[in-house]
Amino acid sequence: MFRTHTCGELRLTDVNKATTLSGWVQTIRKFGSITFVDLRDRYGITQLLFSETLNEKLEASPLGREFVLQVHGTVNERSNKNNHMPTGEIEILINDFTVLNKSITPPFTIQDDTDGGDDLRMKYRFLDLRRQAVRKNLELRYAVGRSTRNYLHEQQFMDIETPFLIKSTPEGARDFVVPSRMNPGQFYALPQSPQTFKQLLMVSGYDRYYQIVKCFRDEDLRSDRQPEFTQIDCEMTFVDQEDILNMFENLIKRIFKDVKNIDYNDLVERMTWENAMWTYGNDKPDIRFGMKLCNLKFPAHTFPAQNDISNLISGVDFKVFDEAETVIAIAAPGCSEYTRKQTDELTEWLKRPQIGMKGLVYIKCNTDGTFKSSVDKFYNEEKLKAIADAVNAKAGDLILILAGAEERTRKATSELRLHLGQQLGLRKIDEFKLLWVLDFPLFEYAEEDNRWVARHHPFTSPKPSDIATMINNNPVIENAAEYLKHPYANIKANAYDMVLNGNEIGGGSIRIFQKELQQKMFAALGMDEHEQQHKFGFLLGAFEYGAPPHGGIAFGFDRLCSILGGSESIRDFIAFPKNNSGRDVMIDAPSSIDEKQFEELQIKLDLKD
RNA sequence: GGAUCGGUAGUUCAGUUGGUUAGAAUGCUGCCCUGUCACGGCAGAGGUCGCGGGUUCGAGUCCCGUCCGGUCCGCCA
Repeated sequence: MFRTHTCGELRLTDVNKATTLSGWVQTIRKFGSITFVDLRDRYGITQLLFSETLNEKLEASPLGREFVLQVHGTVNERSNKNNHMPTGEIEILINDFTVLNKSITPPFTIQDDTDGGDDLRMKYRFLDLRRQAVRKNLELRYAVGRSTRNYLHEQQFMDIETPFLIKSTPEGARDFVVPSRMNPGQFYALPQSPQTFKQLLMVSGYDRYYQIVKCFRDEDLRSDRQPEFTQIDCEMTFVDQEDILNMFENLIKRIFKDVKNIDYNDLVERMTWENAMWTYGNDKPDIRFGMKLCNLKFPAHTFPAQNDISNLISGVDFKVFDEAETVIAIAAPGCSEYTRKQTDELTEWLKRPQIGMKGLVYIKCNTDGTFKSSVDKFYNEEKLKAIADAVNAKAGDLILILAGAEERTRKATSELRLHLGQQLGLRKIDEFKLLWVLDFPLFEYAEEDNRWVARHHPFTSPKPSDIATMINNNPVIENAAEYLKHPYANIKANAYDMVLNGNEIGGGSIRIFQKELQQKMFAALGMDEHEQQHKFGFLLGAFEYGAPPHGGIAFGFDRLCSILGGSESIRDFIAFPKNNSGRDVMIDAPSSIDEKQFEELQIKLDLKD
C-alpha cells in the first residue's frame, strides 16, 4: 500500500496514529541533525520530521525538490504550530522512507507565487498543474460542470454526443479542416458548434438536449479565446423565448449557489439590444455601475424612437460637435478634481489607434456648483449646466464628451466608460450582475461582400412581426453607403445573450423550423438554391418531416469558469491551453507531418515564401 | 493582416550618454546549525546579453533585418 492517508487530511485528532504518506517534496529545511520536509499531494501539504536516527539514510539517498517520496511514521503534535496551514498542528515523525522517484531541479518554483513566467509555465504545464493556484481553478471548473449536469439532468435534459468530424460550412468563423484519407481531396471540418446536429435531435424528438462539448474555430486568438474551447450546448423543443430565459437563468443561479454559495435572488435584468447600445454603447454592458451614455447627438435612422436633444450643443458654432455624426457624454462620478495631466492621459488613451478618437471634451462640475470646461469659449455657464443636467451629472463629477462617426464614437465611449469604471474601482471582482440582452438585429452588414450576414447564425428566426419585411424585400443592397436605410437593417431576431459583468457568457435563439422560411433566410444571405442544397440539404430535408418549434442556447464554459474564478484569462481554467499563436508549446503542436502521411492523403504543400 | 511592448545567469529582473572584469534577488552545490515552515549563517559554481548583419577605436546599449513571446485592433455567425 502506497499510502494510508493523503497529505491534506491528518489533524490533531489523529495524533499517535501510524501513517504512510506518498507525495512530492515541496521544501526541505535542514537543522543540523533534524530535517523538516513538506510533502505535497493534490489534497494538501503535511510536514515530515526526520530525526537524527535517519541521517545516515538521508546521506545515502538525499532528497530534492519534487522527489516522489513514500514515508512511514507516526502523527505527532507539533511543538511549534503553524496556523497558516490546515495540517499545521501536526507533523509526521518518520520511521522510514523510500524515494519512489527522483526529480531534476524544476525550472520554476512550485508555489502559488511562482517565479516562472507564462511561457515557461506553459512549456512545463505538467509542473505548473502541481501548483495549488492552478489546481483550484481546475477544481472550480469541475464544480461548474457538475452543477450544470446536475441541474440539466433534473430538468430532463439528455446528454447526447454529436460528431467531431463534420462538413465545412464557410458561413461564420473559419473552420479547422481534416483531410480524409479514404476520400482523397475531401475534408472534414471540426464543428464550430453542434448547431445543426442539435436541431436535428429536436426533429427526432429528443426535446431537451445538452452537451458540454468542445468546439473549434480557426480564428486569431486573445487571452479569452482559444482555438478549441468548451460550450454548454443546449436545445429545447416546444418552447418560446420566455421558457428559455427562465430555464437558463436558473441554471446560472444554480451554478452560483453550488460553486460560489451565492444566492442570486435579484431579478435578472433584461434589456433590448437597441437600449443596450443607446445606454451603454455596447451589446454586453457591464451593469455593475452606472455612468450611462447621454446621446447629445445621433443619426436619426439608427435610433428612430429617441428624442433629439442636439439643441443643447448646437448654435454656438463649435465645429467639432456641429460636424460630428454622433456626440455622446458620460459623467465620471467624483472626478471633477482631475488635473490637466489626468485629462491629458485620458485624451491620449482615446487617441490610441485601437480607439481612434481625435480628442476629448470635458466639463468639470465643481463642488461649488460652477463649471469649468475645455470649451468655455463656446458654451456659457447656463449651457454647460443644461448639458450637465442632461448627462445627470452631479456637483463633483467630470463630464467627458466624445464626438465623431456613430459606430466609432459609441464604441469609444463604451470603452472609456469601462476604462473609468475599472480605474474608479466600480467593477468589483466579487459582485455578479446578470443581464439578458434581447431583440438583436437579425442581420449584419458585411462590407467586404456588400451583403447581409447572419448576426447570430442563419438558423435564427426573425421576430414574427418582421417576417413580412424579410420576405417582401429584396436583400440586395443597392447603395452600400446607406445600408443602414435598407429594410433588413431593422429586422430583429428572436435572439438573446446572457451577459455577466460585461462578458457575453451565453447566447442563443429561437430557431427557424419551417423549410420555406429557412430557404428565405439562406437566400437573404446570398445563397442560391443549389448552394443551399449542397450546404444544408440535410437540414432542409429534415424540416420536411415534421420539425417542431425549438430553440436553444450555448454558454462559453471556459469563460464562465474564469469569471467565477475572478480571472481575466480562460487559459488558467484549461488544463492544457494553447498560446496566442495557437501553439501548444509543451507538445510543440502544430508540427509538420511525415512525407508518407502526405502521400497517403494525396496532398502536396504549396507554401508561400 | 495591423499596432505596440518585451527577449540579459536555471528563474524573475536591473544595467545610466556607447567605454575597465555584465550585476541583484531567488534557485542550485558545499560546509555550519535540534523547532523550522519565505528558516538562518558562510563559501562557491552559474552568461553565445534571442539570432543575423551594420555603424563605431569600442555595442547588452545605436541602426536594419529576422525569430520567439505578451497585450490590443481587425477577425471570432
